[in-house]
Amino acid sequence: MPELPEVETIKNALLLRIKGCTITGIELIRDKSVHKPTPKQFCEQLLKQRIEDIRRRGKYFLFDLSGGEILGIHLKMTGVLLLENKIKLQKHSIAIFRMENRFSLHFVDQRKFGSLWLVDDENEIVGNLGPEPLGQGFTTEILGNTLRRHTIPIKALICDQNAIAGIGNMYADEALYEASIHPLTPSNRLNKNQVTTLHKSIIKVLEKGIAHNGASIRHYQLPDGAQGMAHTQFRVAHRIGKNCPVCGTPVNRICIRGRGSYFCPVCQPE
DNA sequence: CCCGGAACCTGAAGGC
DNA sequence: TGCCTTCAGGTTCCGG
Repeated sequence: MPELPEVETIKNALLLRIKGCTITGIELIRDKSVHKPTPKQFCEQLLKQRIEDIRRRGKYFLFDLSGGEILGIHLKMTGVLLLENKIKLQKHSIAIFRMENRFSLHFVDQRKFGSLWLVDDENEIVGNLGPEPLGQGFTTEILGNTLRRHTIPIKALICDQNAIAGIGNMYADEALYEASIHPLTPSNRLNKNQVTTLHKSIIKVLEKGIAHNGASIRHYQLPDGAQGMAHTQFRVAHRIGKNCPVCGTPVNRICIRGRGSYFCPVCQPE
């Protein structure tokens, strides 16, 4: 379940190893994972292109290619990007991109939800995403304006990629805990102080996640196979029954829009 | 507008 | 041991 901090961490690791490299070979193992264009065109058009830059937008990777096109990758829940010296096909390999240097970029995805695109205009992939929470465009005012327009639970709203890009289940729970806001609170019922606090909390938990190289709750790993450490810093996410670090109350879990939501019933009152 | 559920998938975990 | 069910949760789509 890679979210913004995990994608950012992976992106930075990839930049160090394969920025400026030319793609010398592509093995597409699972055609269905390519959303655009056709699998054949995808492989043909990718070949011999140089990776000029790798960017992150929300939870998407955007590879800027020398031909002007953009390779998009989304890991969904179980996708992994590995940099390997030796190509070894795995049970859930999706694609392998061979680089001119000693590395190959190996896309593995146990549940096969992950996606690939090759497009001329990145808006075909990320055009509807909301602002980057760690960018200039994410202000308290913008957040407040978004919240005011909706009555849905705040937890659901901050997980909505079209409202804010990059936040998923884990960091949403952490941000709401940090801001002492109950996850079921209707978005338009947050007062001004709460909006200000939530804005700060979102930035804080995401930056903390990046500082600890992302959270390896389940499948997440860095391109060299290493684990992230951000989950060791979690205060409520995936900590059901454990004590709230502030008041000691056992962490509760409820289902909101089909997702497990962890919170402290005392520190985050309804 | 808001919600629930299905679909896309697999493996881990729990019940019996 | 083993079969069955449930759950995990990013995104999109569809129906009420």
